Amino acid sequence: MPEERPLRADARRNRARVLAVAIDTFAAEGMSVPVHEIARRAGVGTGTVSRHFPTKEALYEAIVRERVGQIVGDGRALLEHGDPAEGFFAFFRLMAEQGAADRGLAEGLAGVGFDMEAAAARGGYDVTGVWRELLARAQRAGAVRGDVEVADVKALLSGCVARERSGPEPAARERMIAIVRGGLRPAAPA
Amino acid sequence: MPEERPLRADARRNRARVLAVAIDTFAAEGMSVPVHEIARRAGVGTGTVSRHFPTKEALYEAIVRERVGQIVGDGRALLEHGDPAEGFFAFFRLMAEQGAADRGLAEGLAGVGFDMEAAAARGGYDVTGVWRELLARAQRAGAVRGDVEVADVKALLSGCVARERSGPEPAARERMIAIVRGGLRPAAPA
DNA sequence: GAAAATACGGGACGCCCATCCCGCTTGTCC
DNA sequence: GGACAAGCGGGATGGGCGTCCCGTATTTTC
Repeated sequence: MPEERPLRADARRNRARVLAVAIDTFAAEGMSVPVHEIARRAGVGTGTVSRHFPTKEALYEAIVRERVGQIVGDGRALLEHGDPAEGFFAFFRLMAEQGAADRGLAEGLAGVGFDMEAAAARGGYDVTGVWRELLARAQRAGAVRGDVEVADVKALLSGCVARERSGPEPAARERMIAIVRGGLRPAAPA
Repeated sequence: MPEERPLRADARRNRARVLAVAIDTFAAEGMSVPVHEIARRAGVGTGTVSRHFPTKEALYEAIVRERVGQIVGDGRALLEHGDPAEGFFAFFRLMAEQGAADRGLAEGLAGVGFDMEAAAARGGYDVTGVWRELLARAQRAGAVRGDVEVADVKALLSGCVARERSGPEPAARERMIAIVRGGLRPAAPA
């Protein structure tokens, strides 16, 4: 393992600025913003961006680490929630909120552009794993239909996020979550 | 209105061939397939494609007319279905099936790439209108929550379609539809 | 069957974008 | 404060794609 020398002070500053600008920009306008534009807004040359992040995907991955790491942490914490159903749906709501506020994340959730899941995995964050545990726990508690799979939950989530593509609508979000919640409830025995 | 002379026989053949190839290709591989590739597979030059369809969007629009026109027709027919709820959910299932079988359509439903809705409208097909009537009818019959909007239904549909992004899974599709159906049911009075 | 109209093929063009490179500047260390 | 490494800017490069053009081929018309 090659030991890394510390970055020069200006390099560290620039790297941080680029990352911050990229987070804001991708959140506001999605992943299709050109790298040149990120550089321009950060007030650096394109070379500076690509030295710190050799490819656009590397930049995306750095963001995912920063952004999804937090979310996954929150999800793990919700595994300790007293009520398994509340924990599960709190995570669902959390993701829906984040997706509504962050267009880049919404695209990742919808599977457009880069593969968020894979980038998160490379960063050591297992989003699917959190979902699996949260879901299994809610199912064990009888709060969610037993035949539901993680992929189903993700698809429903992407539907909720899609609802707010053209702008945040908290009321619609709550309605969507309520619909999903109702649909996921185990069928009442006849 | 400039009166149109009939196309030359070979031109008519080529146009039809391009359209057929485009339908198949976009269905199998999505809208990001280059126009050159469509031309190659149809065995014509790129010029031939762009003469019949001046832009890629025009090609897309011609497909939408062919494809969505049929769907909208089916939807209108379902407005006559004896059971409003059955009509509504039959249309939902129909769209989900089509989306699972046609990647281009799935992208249109998800709002990726071209604007299907707008292309359909230019062609005289009002997809949203059909949804609105089907939904209103189901709501009047008390089969669907009264607070649900057409945009909600479309988002839920895009979620169902997203579930099968990586390949058709009829069982998952039925489960997704069941979840949506359950979630859309009016809350039972306490 | 010849002239005129129409359509064809596919290369050329222009645009956009990610990535790479190199002459110059700035920070670091002695 | 001077020398050297590290970093910077932004133009150059390369590839992909949609669209346009024009010399050639085919069909239509008389």
